[in-house]
Formats: sequence, structure tokens, C-alpha cells
Amino acid sequence: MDNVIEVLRGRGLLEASTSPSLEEEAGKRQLTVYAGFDPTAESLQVGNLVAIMGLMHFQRCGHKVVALVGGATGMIGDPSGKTAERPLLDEETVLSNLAGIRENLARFLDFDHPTAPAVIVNNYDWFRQYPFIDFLRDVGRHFRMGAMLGKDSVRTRLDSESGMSFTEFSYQLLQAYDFLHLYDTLGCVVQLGGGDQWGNITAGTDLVRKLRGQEVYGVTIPLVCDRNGQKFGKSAGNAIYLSAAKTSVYDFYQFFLRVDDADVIRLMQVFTLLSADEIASYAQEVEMAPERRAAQKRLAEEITRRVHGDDGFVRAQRSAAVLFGEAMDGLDADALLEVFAQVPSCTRSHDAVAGKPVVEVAAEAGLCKSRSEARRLIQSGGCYVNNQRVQDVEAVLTPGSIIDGRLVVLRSGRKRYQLIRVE
RNA sequence: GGUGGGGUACUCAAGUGGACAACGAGGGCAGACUGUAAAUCUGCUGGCAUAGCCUUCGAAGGUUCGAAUCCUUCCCCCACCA
Repeated sequence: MDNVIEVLRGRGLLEASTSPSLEEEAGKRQLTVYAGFDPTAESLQVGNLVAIMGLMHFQRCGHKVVALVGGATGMIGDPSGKTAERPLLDEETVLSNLAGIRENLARFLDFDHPTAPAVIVNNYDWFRQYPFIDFLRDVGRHFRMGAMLGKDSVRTRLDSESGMSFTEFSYQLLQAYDFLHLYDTLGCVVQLGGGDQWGNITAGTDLVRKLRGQEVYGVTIPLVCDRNGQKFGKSAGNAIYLSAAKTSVYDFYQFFLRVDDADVIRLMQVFTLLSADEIASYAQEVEMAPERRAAQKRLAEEITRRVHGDDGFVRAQRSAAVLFGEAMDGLDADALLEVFAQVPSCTRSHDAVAGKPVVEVAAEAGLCKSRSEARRLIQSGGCYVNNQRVQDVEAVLTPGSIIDGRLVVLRSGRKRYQLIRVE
């Protein structure tokens, strides 16, 4: 069995570790490791993939993994990496998000493993009943103000104009206690997280050492940024989600297909299980023939297959081939619907489409946020109906614009599609 | 609690009685170029029935022909002091 630390290091997934002896331990025995996820939505995002991949490597190397969903901490909000406090979640939302997150994780982690199944826990379960006074006495007294104030996440926020509330300041206590709890109940000795979690993680390892006299470990994985240093995983201002309900499979696939040459190799190391040799050969491809985008294609394939299954990948790929390759002229509505299976779509009555101005339909179907925006889009030459550029702001959708009387294909710019199924 | 500074659009940030739907930058969208890349250049970036109207500058009132700009009260943030 490979040493997981070595594996992580080899893929550039190791940013820091609290102690070198972790590597030794990892080679000797089965460890239990956990990583936390905030239940801010019904689905995890691409940004969470780093931590997920980290857990996956641990499990593949024979360790036990625990995914902690922050039902309690999510109601507080982690100040790390944020310049402003975020809205708090209510209990009901957290619980409903949990189910979706479990589904996401199941694509990467084996919850049915015979000897070391992945486990999912919710920290609301142990914080719900914990009286405030008891918590202060048991846990709070072990935290020194100097250390807490010294954390980067705290300092940045304190220096910022918006300041920081006590609620957020308390976050590190809660996360530290999570570690203690998981150590006590599940024998958890490693916490894994993104680089921004270092402060929170060491708060936990310190607490366990103080209270249990046991050395436990923390490992951080570098956050993935694009070449501009922007946080990876946002597109058009929206996060890319792992659930098809939040981000269509088509968009998901496209997102990875479009990654920058400068980032693609790094993303392969992080988000796929391809071997170092394979990745090296793709790196050469990028160097020699970047226009083929072989690496992007493979990256998108690997990750789409994993998250959305073989079927999802095949459909997304086929759609891409048609949309960016051949013209759609010869295709009838059935063929198009097949091609567009994963593309955002809506259903409208015949009367709501035929004879209506393009501006109105585009806004109403969701291609544009408003009529004004639709108008501007047409004026700038970026609006297409059935792949034909709309020339005139006053243009109207004729019955002839409806393919086979059932389908209209709207497009914004080169790559954003919106379908209207006509009834 | 006191003193001083501050709250402007997605973000940062100008504007301190009319020329303000509000400079500029970033971001975003679109066009050209290209490889569904990057860089670059161009246009757009509150809403609508678009040469016009409506809503917006922390909130609510007020002064004024006219307020993001002046006055009053309130809310919130920051710094120092207590």
C-alpha cells in the first residue's frame, strides 16, 4: 500500500503538515482522517474538490475517512478567506443540504467499503446539546487569546474595515472541538483541509494534544487558483456545482474543457488519478500542440465521468462536438433534443413564442436577465436564434423559427445556449 | 459611554445643492483576433413601452423649484479614549 503522504506530495497536493512524523505513521498503520464541508448549498462545488480528492487518496491508501458536514459551524460561518461575514444558515436548510452532499461525496468515496467505509457526520449532532457554559469551561479555557488573535484569518479580518463579530471569532473553537470529538469517538487523528484552513486545523491539533496528551496531525492542500490567482471554480460569477440539478452536465464538462493552458496540467494532478507519466505526456502535448487541447479534453473527461458517470460524459461530449463542430442545419428536433439533453432548457407554449419579439423571449426564457440586457446583446451582435445571428433588435420569432414546431435554440455569444421546448 | 472617521451600483472607489443612472479601476457580458486558450483591441454593464419615463448613493423624515450632496433622528462599521 502506498504511503498517502507520498502520494499527495507527488501530485502537488501537499502544502503543509503539522509534523513530519505523520508520514511515518501513515506508512505504519491505518489512520482515520477527516475533512470538513460547509453545507451552504444542496450540492458541493468544484472548489470543494481539493478536499474531496484528498480524502479519496487517503481512502485509496487504506485509511478510514470521515466527511464532516458542518451543520453547526455552517450556521456560524468561517471567517477564513472572507472579507465579510456571511449570512447564517438555519437548521432546516442545513439538514436538507446534507443529503445532497452525501450524494456528491459518494462519487469519490466508498461508503460501502468492506473494511474501511467512508463515514459522514454532522457536527450539529454534538453541538446542539452542548450548553454554552459547559463549552466555555471545558473547551474555552484551553484557548489563549494570544494564539487566537494571531491566526491569519482573524488578523486579516480585524485589519479590514468591516471588522469581525464574536460569533465568527468563536469559529476556531468550534472547529477545534470537532477534532477533539472525532478523536474521542472515531479515533480520528488527522484533519485535512485547504490551505486557508491551517489556522483552524492547528487549533484542533493543539486542543487534542492539551486535553488528551496525544499527538494528532493536520495536513493542508494548496488551494487551486487560476493563473490570475483567482479562486478556481467560479464561472460567470456562479460557482460550478457537482450536482446536475445546480450545474448542468454540459456546463460542467464545458467548464473543464475551457481551462487555461497554464492551469490544465496542475488541475490534472489535483483532480484526476492519472499517473505521473501520463500527466507528463499531456504536459508535453500542451507544449507542442496546445491548439489540440488534448489535456483539457482528458481532464474534462476524467472529472465528468467521475461526477456524472459515463453516460453523462458521453452526452456532454457529443453535445460539444455538434455545437462547436458541425452546423445544426440538417438536424431535426429529435436529434437536437438529444444533442442538447444536458443544456439548460425550458418549456413554453407555442403562443408564448411564435410571433413574439426575440428580446422578449430571450429575457423570459432566461438567456438574458432582462429585456434591456437582451436588447444590448442583440445590438452587440451576440444573440443567435437557431445559430443565426439576430440582426435587428425588433426581430420577431416566426413560426418558421420553431424547428419542427417544437424547438427553438437560443444562444448568447459563442458558448451559452438556452433551449426552448415548444408545446 | 466619549471623540474622530466612515456607510455610493457586483467589488474597490470618485462625487459634497442642478450638467448624476452617478468619474475611474477591477470584475462580468458581447464583438474582432484565435485553439471553445491566453494576451490585445472595441462596445456594453439599474429597470421599462428606450431620443421619454421610473427606481437607486445605510434607513426614515425635513429644507429647496431641484438633494448622493444641506438639516434632524435612527441603524451599522472602523480607530482612539473610557
